[in-house]
Amino acid sequence: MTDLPVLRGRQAPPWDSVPERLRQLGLRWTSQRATLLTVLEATEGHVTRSQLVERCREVEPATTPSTVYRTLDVLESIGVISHSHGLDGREEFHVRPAAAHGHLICAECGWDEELPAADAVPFLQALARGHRFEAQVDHLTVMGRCQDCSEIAHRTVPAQTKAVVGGN
Amino acid sequence: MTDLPVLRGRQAPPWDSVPERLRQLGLRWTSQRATLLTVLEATEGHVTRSQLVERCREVEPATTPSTVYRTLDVLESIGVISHSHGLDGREEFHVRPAAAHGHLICAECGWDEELPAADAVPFLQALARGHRFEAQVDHLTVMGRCQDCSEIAHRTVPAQTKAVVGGN
DNA sequence: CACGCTATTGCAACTCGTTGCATCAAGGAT
DNA sequence: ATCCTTGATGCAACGAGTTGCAATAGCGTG
Repeated sequence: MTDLPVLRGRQAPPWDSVPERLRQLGLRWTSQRATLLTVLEATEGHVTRSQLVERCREVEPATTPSTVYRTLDVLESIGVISHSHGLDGREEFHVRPAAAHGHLICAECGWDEELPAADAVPFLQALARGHRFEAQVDHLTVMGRCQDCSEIAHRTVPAQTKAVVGGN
Repeated sequence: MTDLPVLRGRQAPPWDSVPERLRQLGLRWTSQRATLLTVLEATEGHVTRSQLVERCREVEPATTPSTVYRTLDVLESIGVISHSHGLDGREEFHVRPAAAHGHLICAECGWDEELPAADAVPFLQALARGHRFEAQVDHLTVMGRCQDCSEIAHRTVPAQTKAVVGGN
């Protein structure tokens, strides 16, 4: 499982090399970026952009949203972080390196379960062969219904009616 | 391929039965909803909420965004339309019945290819067995890189650098 | 160490989508 | 045909995220 195209682009990104890597690319290391890096280092799991803005403000109240957003893009492009999409489609960032994984999200209760890369690789490889499409495990989000919500749905009224009553 | 859990909830939704179906559920049929239905009937492929608001305004200039948004939720809950997520995570609706399908989206050029349900079913069934997670083909969006972008990337500079230069 | 190029920042304006609430009206009951 | 319940509407305020632009400040160069 070492050099699958499915895992393309992954690399070990030591935190402390970020300033140098930016400079090597002609980019710059600023105090605002240092703040964000500090916040990211302390982050577990997944966070949205706005959550990161909040946390940056705790460290540096003068933090501006647009700066954070733009820096996130830069950090993602150099592989320090990556994002997937949550239930509402909103971007959720996680810090690398973490084990490559996708997400199973319950469309009803929002439960987010990590999907080990191994469980998705056969499918993604099939896509590579059949559709010549190089998919990224990290970016894979599958919407559906978790076990609990399934049981509830099967036990009570048909899903259609339930969805209407509860969904609006 | 008739009664897979993966295809759960699908049904043939005749356009003209929508008013009755709403009423049966204790919901109401209004002129605003009729406008939206008209627009949807004329829609091919995928549309975002805001695009639908625009088109409704062409028919009925007094159309209000929030009404359209809320009606879309209702129509989705009764199975008339369904949505997946585009490149930016934004919801994209499509009209049912259409062949159940997922989406392959190129994260670089935005190309959106339909993924036939058959290609995803083995994977989704594996999720049902291994994770007790009932996934929906219609809601499956796989991010990755299309053939063209792959070739370009392999032919030129490493993706990392390219992403930085072009990405901001 | 001062200079200059240009990446980055901060601001303001904007788009998209969501939500709370007072008001309106669909449609079943009488 | 009228009444009444309550679902639907429209508005206004809000939150998240994006973008253009003038001002600022990294950092490589001389």
